[in-house]
Amino acid sequence: MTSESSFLQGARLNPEQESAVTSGARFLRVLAGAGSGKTRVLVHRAAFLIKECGISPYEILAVTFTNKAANEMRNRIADLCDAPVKGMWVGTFHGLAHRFLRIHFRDAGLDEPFQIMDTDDQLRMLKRIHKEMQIQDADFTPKQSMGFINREKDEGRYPASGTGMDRQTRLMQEVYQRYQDLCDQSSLVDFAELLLRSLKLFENNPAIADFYQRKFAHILVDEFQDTNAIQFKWLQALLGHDNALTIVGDDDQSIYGWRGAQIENILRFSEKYPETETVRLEQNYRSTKSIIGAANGVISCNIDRLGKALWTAGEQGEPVQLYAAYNEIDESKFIVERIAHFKSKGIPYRKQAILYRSNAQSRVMEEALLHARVPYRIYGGQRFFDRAEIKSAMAYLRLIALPEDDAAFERVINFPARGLGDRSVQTIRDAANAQQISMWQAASRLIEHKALSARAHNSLVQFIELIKGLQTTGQGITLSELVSAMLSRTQLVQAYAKESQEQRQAREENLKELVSAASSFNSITDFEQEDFLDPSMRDMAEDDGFLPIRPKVVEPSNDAKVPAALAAFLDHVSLESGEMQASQDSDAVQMMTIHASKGLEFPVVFLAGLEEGLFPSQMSMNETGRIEEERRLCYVGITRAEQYLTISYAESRRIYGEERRTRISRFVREIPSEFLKEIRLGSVVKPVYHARQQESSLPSGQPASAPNDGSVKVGDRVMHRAFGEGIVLATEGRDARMRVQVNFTRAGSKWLMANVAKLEVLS
DNA sequence: TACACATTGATTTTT
DNA sequence: TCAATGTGTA
Repeated sequence: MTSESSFLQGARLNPEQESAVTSGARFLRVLAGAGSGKTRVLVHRAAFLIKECGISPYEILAVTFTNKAANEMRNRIADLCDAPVKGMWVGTFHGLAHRFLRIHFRDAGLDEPFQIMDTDDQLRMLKRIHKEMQIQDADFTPKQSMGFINREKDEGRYPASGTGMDRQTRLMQEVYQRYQDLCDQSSLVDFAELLLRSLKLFENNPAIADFYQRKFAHILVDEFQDTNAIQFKWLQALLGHDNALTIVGDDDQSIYGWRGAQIENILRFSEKYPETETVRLEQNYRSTKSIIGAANGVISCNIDRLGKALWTAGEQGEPVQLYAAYNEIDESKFIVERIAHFKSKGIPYRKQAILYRSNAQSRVMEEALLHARVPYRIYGGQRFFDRAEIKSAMAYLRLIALPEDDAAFERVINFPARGLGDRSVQTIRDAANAQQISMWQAASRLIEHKALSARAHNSLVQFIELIKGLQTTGQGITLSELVSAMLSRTQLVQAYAKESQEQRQAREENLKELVSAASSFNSITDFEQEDFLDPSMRDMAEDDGFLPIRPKVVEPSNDAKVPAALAAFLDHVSLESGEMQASQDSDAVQMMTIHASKGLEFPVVFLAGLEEGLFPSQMSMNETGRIEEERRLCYVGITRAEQYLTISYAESRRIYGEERRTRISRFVREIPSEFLKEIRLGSVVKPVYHARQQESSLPSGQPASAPNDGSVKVGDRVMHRAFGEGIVLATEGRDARMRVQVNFTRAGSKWLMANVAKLEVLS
């Protein structure tokens, strides 16, 4: 712990960072404000333990939420101390839980190979169960069942039968039970189950728990404010008598409460572990004083927080700009104009981000960007592995690896259509249910007994042969060859023949992308390989005997043979389905929800739609405590900005097809006025804006015709803030939908929305 | 199986 | 409003 050590001198940490990095406390809580160097501290602490305290890289367990964060941490630790990258215990909660389950599958009560089930499979299965149990949607929907089950699992509970529940809860428990039985039967494990099952593994096998408690001298957890009940329990299960736990997080950035995250985990950490040492990182290295001032102003309105005062040694910077748009279209146009302005000042598009509360807001923005020919990229839309064609392809691969996978079976038995409609599928399903076997087995038996119509029989035989054939071919070829073979034999591409050219092309490209993903997939991530890099794991296998892994040598090469590589690939895909997007480094404006922006930073940020009911969202205004989470979300949004922050709201917004008057978000009012500056475009006065603002204090109801609409008529000489002077050629529609055609002296003839263009009549 | 029509539901989504 | 589902009919 000497500050003279060369390691620390090279690191250039501030005093708080350094005390966090070198702390000897067994329980360390680092409260790291936005942009305060949180990851840096975590990585340096790991490196410090390895280089200065003689801890082996294999004795550290580092846990994150996203694969991105895990990879970054892994690489940075390895960089800092020449530790091996592979085999280190750095990963996501789910990824690490999965690793435990693969190693100890037998003690966890699982068959090898088990398969990870995604949300889609989960919902499909529940729909089936609902039908089977004849549950009406009026009672509760499959989606609600899914929510219930996942919530229960996140709290660490398996299905319970019993007294003291109302009728509906009891029924949901029955659904849960049936669901769990089906999963167990077909060796399927959902996301929540990964954690729950590995927790049970530790609880039921003290020797295994004890081994890991001794093995992991230090447990490091990132983004601790986002942990839920089971994740905390899981960490506690790994905590023995003397291993240490470091948690890093920011209670002010807890924005996943609705997903079960318990902010109490970080707030009450020191009550749970009284020896806890708490270090606050309050110096921000990202933003200007104005932005930090605005952020502090907002977050200080929250009661339930540990309290931090973020500060920066940086420049004052521009005040936060506020724009009151007439409606959402005006808002989007304004933002696009500002983007062009920053671009002309030398800030490339890719360094500018538009953040919003809900995805629905992106559409209007997109239109405006498209119109102005500004390139953009939307994050967090549909993920690569969530696309229909990829899902189908994956289902085929899953069937090849594990024909018992009913979810996969159902997904592709009649896709591409091969004449096995609902009736045939139902027959197979019934047979499977009746005999408690998988649909694959049921199908084989139905064929044996010739229990189907001749046509269905033939189709089914063909389908089974198709899968079997691929299984056989798969033995001798590489993974990517298998994927190619699967695609050509299943005719997946052709199945989309009647879609539009564009659609078809996109799907085909995605499928090609899948092939290349398969070829670049390196099976060295194979767990058997990885775990045997770790000497203590090797010892465990030899000495203790309860470890059922075989030190099988897997060639670390790209063309490892199927099926080992296929199994690893399937796991990889279900756990790391994240960033696999095409066009990356083109210069495009970044668009995403505020949630998706957490952890990122941009020189220029636009926060759009700061309106009551939208942000904070209506839904969060009823329940207590939810508003505070919205405020934290706002804090996250503000603190994404490095140099320029522009906030906007629309006074009128179309929501679900209805034009609604809105009020400015309370969060804007929470920004100290010294850091805020309201702006208007150009010199054109906006009479409409003022009239409307007066109106908005009245009970909303009659959307009286827009003052401007009636005043423009054919032949009028008008002025437009961007196009200049022109003559009205024609009008179309009325009131809010009125469109005007104007022949501008400079810009030529254009159609404009009357209420957006805000034309000033000159003559 | 395929298409037309009705119904529903609509924050956020690390794995 | 509008997209994604579900239902009904040829």
